[in-house]
Amino acid sequence: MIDFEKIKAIYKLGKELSLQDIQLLIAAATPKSFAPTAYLIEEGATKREIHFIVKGLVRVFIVNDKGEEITSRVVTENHPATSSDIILFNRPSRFYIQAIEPTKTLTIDFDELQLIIEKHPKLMRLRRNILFDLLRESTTHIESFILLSPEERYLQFVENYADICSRIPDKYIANILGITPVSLSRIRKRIAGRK
Amino acid sequence: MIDFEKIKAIYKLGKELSLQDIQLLIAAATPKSFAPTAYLIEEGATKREIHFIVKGLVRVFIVNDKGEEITSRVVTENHPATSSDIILFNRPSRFYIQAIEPTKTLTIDFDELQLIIEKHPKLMRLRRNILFDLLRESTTHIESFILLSPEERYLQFVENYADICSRIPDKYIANILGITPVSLSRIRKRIAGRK
DNA sequence: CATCGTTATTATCTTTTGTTAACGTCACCA
DNA sequence: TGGTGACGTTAACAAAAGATAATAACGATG
Repeated sequence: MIDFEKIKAIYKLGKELSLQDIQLLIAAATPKSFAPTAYLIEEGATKREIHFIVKGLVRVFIVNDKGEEITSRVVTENHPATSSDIILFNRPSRFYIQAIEPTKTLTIDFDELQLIIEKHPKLMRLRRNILFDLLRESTTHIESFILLSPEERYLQFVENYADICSRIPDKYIANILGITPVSLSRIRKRIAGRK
Repeated sequence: MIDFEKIKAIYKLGKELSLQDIQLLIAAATPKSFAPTAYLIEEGATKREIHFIVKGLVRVFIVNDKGEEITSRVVTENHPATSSDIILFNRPSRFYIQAIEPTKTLTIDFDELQLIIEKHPKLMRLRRNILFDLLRESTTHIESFILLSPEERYLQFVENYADICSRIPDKYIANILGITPVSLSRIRKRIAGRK
C-alpha cells in the first residue's frame, strides 16, 4: 500500500530522486502527528531524530538562565527540524522543539538515515541539498545581525517571511531578531508613524 | 613528485581518507599564496572556488551602503574560505575575502570538486564533514546573537577564539559581534574595571 | 629617526534598547 | 458567563549603544 502523502513530502526534498530511492526513505521514516504545544523534542533529549515537517509549523526554543523561553527559529513545511545540539554537537539538547500548529512530520533516525545514504550514493545529493538549505538560512540570519539594525532586521523578516509572520506571535519574532518583545512593539510603532 | 604539505593539509580535512582519495583531491587543487591585504575573492566575483586555508588567516568582509568595510567572519587554518553568495546562492559575490597574514591555500573549483565527489563516494563523507563544520560554526554564531548581550558575546568570543583574537584588530571583532568598534572599546573598559 | 596612516581610546551627545510594571484585549475554559 | 492567563502596547526610568570628533598609541616606511 503506497502512501502518496509521504511520497509527495519526500519528493519535495530532492527533486531528482527515483521512485526506488523514495521507497528507501519511506521505509525508514515514521509519520507522526503533534497537536499545538506538543513537543517534538524536549530539553535533555539525546534521541538522534530528524523531523521533516510535512504540514504545520514548529518553533525551536531554549530556556535561559532567567527561566524565559527564547525562540531561536521556526521551521515550516518541507524543512527538517532537529536539535543542533544532538545532531551537530553530539550532546543532550538544550532546545525544545514545539508544534505551533497541528503538525505532521516524517521522522527519521539520523544515524539510520546516514547508513541508507552511504549505501545509496544517489541519496547523497539529497543530503547535500538539505545541508545547503540550512547553510543558506543561517548565513542570511547572521548577515542580518552584522549588517542591519533591529528595525531593518524586522523589515527584512517581514518581507522574507510574510506568510510565517501572521502565523506566530510577535514575541517569537522579537526573539529571532535578537531583541525584546517590548522593543519590537516600539519599532512597529515607529514604522507605522512614518507611513 | 609528492607534495607532503598538500597531503598533510587535505588529510586534516577528512580523517578517514585513503591515499588514493587524497591523490584525487591533490590533482584537482592548486596551491596559492597570498600576501597580507591581497584578495582571494573580490566583490563581483563569480568564479566558483573554494580556498582551503593551509596556513595563515583571512577575513570575509562586505562594503555597506556607507562605504564601510564590515567583517563578517575570519577563516583560519584547515577551514574552507568561500563566498556564500557564489556557492550557496549562485550570484556574484558581495563579499571580499582578504588575507590578513601571509596565507597559503589549496584552491579547488567547486563544481569540479562536486564531480570528483560524485564519482568517488568515499569522498562524500569529507563533504559532509565540511558542511557540518560550517553549520556548527554558524549555529553557534546565531545563538550568541539571540541569547547573549554584546558584552557576553565578546567574552564568549575571547574564550572560544583566544588564539585568533591576538591576530586580528579589534575592529574586526566588533563587526563579528555586530557592534561598533567604539562600543567594543567601552565594553573592554567596563570588563577591565570590574577585575 | 621622523612621519604618516591606521587603530584604539575617550568624550559628548543623541538615540535606542532593556527592564519593570501597568493596562486593555482577546481567547479559552471551568 | 465570569474569570484566568497570554499577548501586545504603552509608560517611565536606567543602561547601553550609535554617531561624531578629538586624541593617544602604535607600526610601518621612507
